[in-house]
Amino acid sequence: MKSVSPHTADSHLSPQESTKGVLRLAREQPQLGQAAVAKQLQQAGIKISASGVRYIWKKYSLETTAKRLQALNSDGTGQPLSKNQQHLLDRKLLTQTLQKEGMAAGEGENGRRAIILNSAAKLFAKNGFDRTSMRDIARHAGLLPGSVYHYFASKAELFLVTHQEGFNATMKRVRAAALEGTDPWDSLTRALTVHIDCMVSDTTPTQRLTGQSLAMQDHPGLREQLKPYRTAYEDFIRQLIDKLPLHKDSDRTLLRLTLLGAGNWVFVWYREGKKTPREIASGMVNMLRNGVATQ
Amino acid sequence: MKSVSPHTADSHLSPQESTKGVLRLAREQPQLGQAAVAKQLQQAGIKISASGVRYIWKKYSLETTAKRLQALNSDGTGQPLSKNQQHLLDRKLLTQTLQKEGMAAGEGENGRRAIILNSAAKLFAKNGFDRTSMRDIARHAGLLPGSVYHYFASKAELFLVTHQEGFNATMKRVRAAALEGTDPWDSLTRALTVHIDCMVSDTTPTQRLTGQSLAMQDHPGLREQLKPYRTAYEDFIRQLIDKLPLHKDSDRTLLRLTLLGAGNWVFVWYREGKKTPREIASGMVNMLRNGVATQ
DNA sequence: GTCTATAGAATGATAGAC
DNA sequence: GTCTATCATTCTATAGAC
Repeated sequence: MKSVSPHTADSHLSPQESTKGVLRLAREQPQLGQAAVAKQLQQAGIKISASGVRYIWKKYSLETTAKRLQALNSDGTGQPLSKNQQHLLDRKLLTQTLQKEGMAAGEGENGRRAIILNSAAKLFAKNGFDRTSMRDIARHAGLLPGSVYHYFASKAELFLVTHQEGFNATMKRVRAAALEGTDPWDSLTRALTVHIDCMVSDTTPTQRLTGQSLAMQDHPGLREQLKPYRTAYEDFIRQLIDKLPLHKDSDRTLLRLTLLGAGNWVFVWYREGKKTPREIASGMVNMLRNGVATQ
Repeated sequence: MKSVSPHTADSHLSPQESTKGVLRLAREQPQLGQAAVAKQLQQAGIKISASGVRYIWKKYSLETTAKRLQALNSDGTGQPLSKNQQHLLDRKLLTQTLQKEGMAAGEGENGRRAIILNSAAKLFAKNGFDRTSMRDIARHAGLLPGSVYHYFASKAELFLVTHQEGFNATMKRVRAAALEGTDPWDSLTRALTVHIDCMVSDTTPTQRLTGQSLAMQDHPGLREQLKPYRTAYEDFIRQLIDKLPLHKDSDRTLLRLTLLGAGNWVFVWYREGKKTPREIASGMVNMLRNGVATQ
C-alpha cells in the first residue's frame, strides 16, 4: 500500500491545509474511506475528523469512491488508473447501470444476484456453456471471479438457476397468451408467437437463453438436468394440440414435433426487421393447418 | 526402463537357453523388437541373432508386439500390464478393428487419417466441439495426443475437415435421392428422408456429425466457417421447393424454413424402432402440403 | 510415423484477509 | 460481501528422441 508522500509531514497547519489534504488523498488514494483519510491526515499533523472529510468531499462532489475515481479518470492530467482502481470504477458504474436497467424492467429484486444471473444468461446465450467462463460472467457483472461463488456454488448451478427463472417466466407468458385465444387454432398461434418472441426478441436475458437452450444438444449432463423443464413445456403444447378439432386418425404427435422443430429453428434464421414473430407463427400454423398447396 | 533380471547373467549356455531367454523377454519386455531382444540376450551371454529371435517368436505365435502383449494380458498369472503396455495393446487392436471396419464400409483409403477423422466425428457428434479434447480423439483412435498433430494442424482444422467430408457425402446422397423422385413433391420427400437418415441412422460418423451440426448455434467462430456448407445445402433445398407447383403468392421461404427446422429437429426426439426416417419425412411433407385439418 | 515430455495458457474452485 | 492469491486440473500445441 502506498503511504502519504513524505513532505506531508512538514506542511504548515493553516486552515486550508485540511481541504488540501483531503483533495490530495482523494487523488492519490481515492479508494480510502472517510475514516481512513481522517486517520492518515491526523498522522500527518492535520486536525480533521471523519465527518469533516465527508463535508469537504461533498463540497467538491467527491463523496463516493466511484465519484473520486471518475474525477481522477476524466481528469487526464494524472497517471492512468491502476488496474485495481480501474476495476473498482468499472464495477461501481456497472452496478449503477444494471440496477437501473433492472428497475426499468420491473425486476429490481435482490440486486447483485439478479445482475449475475442476467450477465450469465446473456453470455451463455451468446457463446454457450463451455465457452463462457466464470471469469467472463464475473467481469460482465462487475465482480472478481471469486465473488460469484458467494452467490452460486458452481458454474453448473448458475446455469441451471438461470434456466429455472427463464422457464418459469416463459411458461407464464406462453400460458397467458394461449388463454387469450378465441379458439384452439388461435390459442396455438398465440402461444407460438410468444414462444418465438422469447427466443429472438429483446426480452430478458434469461428468457432468451431459455428459448435457445431448447435446441441444446451437446453436453449430455446439463441437457439431462434441463429435461424436466423441457418436458413440462412440451406437455403444455401437447395439451394445446389435443384441443384442435382434427380427424381422429390425424397424427397429432408429428404435428407437435413439426411445430416445435420449426418454431425452435427460428432463432437460427430470424432477422430483425423482417417478419415479426406474430407473422412467422401464424404463417406456420396456417400452413400446417390448411396446407401450402391450397393457400 | 526395466533391465533384465540379474540372475540372467549366470545362466548356463545350453541349446534351450536361447528359447527360454526369448520367451522370458517376451513376457518381461514385450514391446522390444527383434533386434533389441537379440542384443540383450547377447549381452547376457546367449548367442542368438535377430532373425533367430523372430524364428522363435513365430514358433510360439508371438511375432508382433500386439500378440506378445495379448498373450501376457490373457495369461492372468503375471502382473497386470503397465499403463504404457496397456495403451500399446489397445492401440494395435483398435487399429486392426477399425481398419477392418473401414474396409467393410468400402472406404479403406488412407488408414490412420480416416480412423482419426471417424473418431473425431463420433466424439464431436456426441459431446460437441468444446467438450471433446484432442486427448479424447487420440485415445479413441488408438494414438497418443501428440501424434494426431501429424495429420491435422489444429483441433479446428480437424473439425472442419470432418465436416467437409460429411457435407460432401450427405449432399451427394440427398441429390441422388431427389433425382429419383417421380414429381417435385416426391423429390422433396425423398430428399428429406435421406436428410433425416443422415442425422439419426447408423451412417458414417462424419455424415451423422454433419446433420447435427446444422443445428449448432453456439461457438460463433466455427459456425461462421461452416456457413458455406450450410448455405450450399439450403440452396439445394430451395431449388427443390421452387419446383413445387404452388400458387404464385405462396410463401416458399417460410415453407423451406419450416421444413428445415422440423427436419433438423428430428434428431432431438428420434427413437430407434418407432417411425422410420421415410415415414417421418413423408408425414411432414404431406402435412405441409395438404394441411393436417384435411387429412 | 509415433511417442515422451513439456510449455504455456486458461479454467473451476477455494481459503482467508479485509 | 468482496477481493487477493493461488491450487489443481485440463487444455492445445510443440520440440525432439527414437
